[in-house]
Amino acid sequence: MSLAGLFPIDKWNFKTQSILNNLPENESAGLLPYMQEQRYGKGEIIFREGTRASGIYFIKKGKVKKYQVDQAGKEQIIYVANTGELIGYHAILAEEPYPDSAATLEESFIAFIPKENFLNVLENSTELPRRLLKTLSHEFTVLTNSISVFAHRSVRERLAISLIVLREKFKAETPEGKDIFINLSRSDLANIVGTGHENIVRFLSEFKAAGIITTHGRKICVKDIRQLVKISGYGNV
Amino acid sequence: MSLAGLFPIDKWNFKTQSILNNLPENESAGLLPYMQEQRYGKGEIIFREGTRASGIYFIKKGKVKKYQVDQAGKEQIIYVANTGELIGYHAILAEEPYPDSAATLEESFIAFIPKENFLNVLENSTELPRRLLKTLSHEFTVLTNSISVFAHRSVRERLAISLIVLREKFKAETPEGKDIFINLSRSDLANIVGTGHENIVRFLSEFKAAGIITTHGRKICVKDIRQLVKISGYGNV
DNA sequence: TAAGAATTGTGATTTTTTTCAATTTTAAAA
DNA sequence: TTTTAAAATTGAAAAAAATCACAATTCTTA
Repeated sequence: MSLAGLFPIDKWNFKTQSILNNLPENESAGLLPYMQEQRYGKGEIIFREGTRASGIYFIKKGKVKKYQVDQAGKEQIIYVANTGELIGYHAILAEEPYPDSAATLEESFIAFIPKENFLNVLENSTELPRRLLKTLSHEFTVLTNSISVFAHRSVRERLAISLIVLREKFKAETPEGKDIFINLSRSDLANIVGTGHENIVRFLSEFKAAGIITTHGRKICVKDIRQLVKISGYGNV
Repeated sequence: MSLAGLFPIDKWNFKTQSILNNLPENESAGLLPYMQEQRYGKGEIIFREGTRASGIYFIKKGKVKKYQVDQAGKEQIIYVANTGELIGYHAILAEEPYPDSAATLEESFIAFIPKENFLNVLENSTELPRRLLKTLSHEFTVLTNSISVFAHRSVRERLAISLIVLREKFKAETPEGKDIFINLSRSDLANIVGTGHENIVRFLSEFKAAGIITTHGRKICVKDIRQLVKISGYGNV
């Protein structure tokens, strides 16, 4: 079933189109030869908040958490980037250190593009800045939306929202017709929702008891998405 | 005294440089003649979330809250824009409806630039897209930072942070050496911090009793900013 | 000026969330 | 497979925050 009209999934995803795909040939020619693909094991750090940015990263396959760690050592996941998304460009465009850290949530294949090549193409491109402006502006919508949710919604609601959003992300790699499994540690889930892992477990138990989800080990399968939408607070508007 | 080294004030402000100031003459020539300045009374709405964007707004003088209202009717202020800042460009660049609403917090003078003129200059400019990319990327830092804070910090900490940030915003219009007064309704303050006005009042009383602030009617004067920084959680790292 | 409305402030109660302490289960390594 | 470590789960207590009810003050405006 589609979420269209039920849940504003677009307000939770950065990606509208792929930034690098189908660039005019003369522009992609400045990038493709310099892309160095690399395999990252699960949980590997790609870059660290506060460090100098040396390039951007294109996720060819995999999932990456973008997160900040506060002074108390608590991790907050800002966004989960999926296959096809570009990361690391904020630091370079803002001429600032990385505003957040990035680490893989599963085995991933990621291509690195050195800063110089990226900036060089950006200088001489008309399409790339346009796409970046569009993407960055849409990201504003997403982050703004997140702030409202963190400021006002309960943990239970936020978990429901997160499950809906994550389901979409894990949907991409699931064969048509098969069950979609959200495969994340409880801690990662807690750091997305912004609470402790104990609370996550509690509400997952509740959802399980209500028949909304099933769990298979750590993997979560959403069985009644309408119910989740309802809990999320978006359903009954 | 300076906040440098004590508190990351840059992580709370969008503005790094003015986007429109000192543009090359041939570029500003496409904007300035079309700018229509208008006076807004306190509390007037400039644009509404979800509506079609017809242009951008330049705050010549005044303060504007950017906010979202959730399905329960609760308002969350995402950002307070000050004199010299540009608003409304996200919607146009993302080709989406306004992601948030904007309303004045005090009497303001704001110039409107029609979408067509803005896009026209953007097409033919090299400097404007560069500045917008930089500003938007920096905004990512700011919003990302806000998310972490909303997700993990207590109301008391968030109020302390907000007072430090707001003090900087009200500083701009305060003559050198004079006391800086934060002049906001308790509700607006509550909607910045993300709580009810009762909680704001309670913590303000506490801060007052501790000699950290004084109040003069609704106006708040910060007397001991070091103490505020300490409460904010940034001081003792 | 007085009436009414809006804002500010206080107290008490309820709900939510966090934290602490264990136990069970699962995953990883020898 | 056994051992060990890590992750998931449950329960109870403490702390934080939201909510409700209402009083006091300030602001509007008739």
